[in-house]
Amino acid sequence: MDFYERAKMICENIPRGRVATYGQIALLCGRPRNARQVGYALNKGRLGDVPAYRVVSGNGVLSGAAAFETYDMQKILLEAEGVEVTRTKKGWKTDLKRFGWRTTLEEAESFQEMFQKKNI
DNA sequence: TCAGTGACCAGAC
DNA sequence: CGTCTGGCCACTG
Repeated sequence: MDFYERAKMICENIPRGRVATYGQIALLCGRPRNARQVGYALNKGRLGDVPAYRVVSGNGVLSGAAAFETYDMQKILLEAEGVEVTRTKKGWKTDLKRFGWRTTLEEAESFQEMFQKKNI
């Protein structure tokens, strides 16, 4: 099971109404330094059909907005789930304190187990 | 083989 | 809040 298949599973498990960060996904994959690869994968559609709009950068910015059909598509999809999105100089932004996906240690371990079972 | 390129990130101010 | 810096690493031509 490689990095991208792991990332795909993580993405599929981001709860509705919450957002995850690239670094967080990389961490849950067991590769804390591969945040850039998560962004790369989403941009290239390498993870298939996953809720990519629930993934934002470490500071809460919707850094992938430009990759959607329209620039405000990601914002609209998130707001439809109850996630508040504000406008800043950098672009759209969410408050991770309130809408970030908090992963517990148990959850993280459970992912590792799942990966273990499915393969490496 | 190798330099260029990102939907990145944490730390320092 | 904001900007800058150095580090990161798979992928690509």
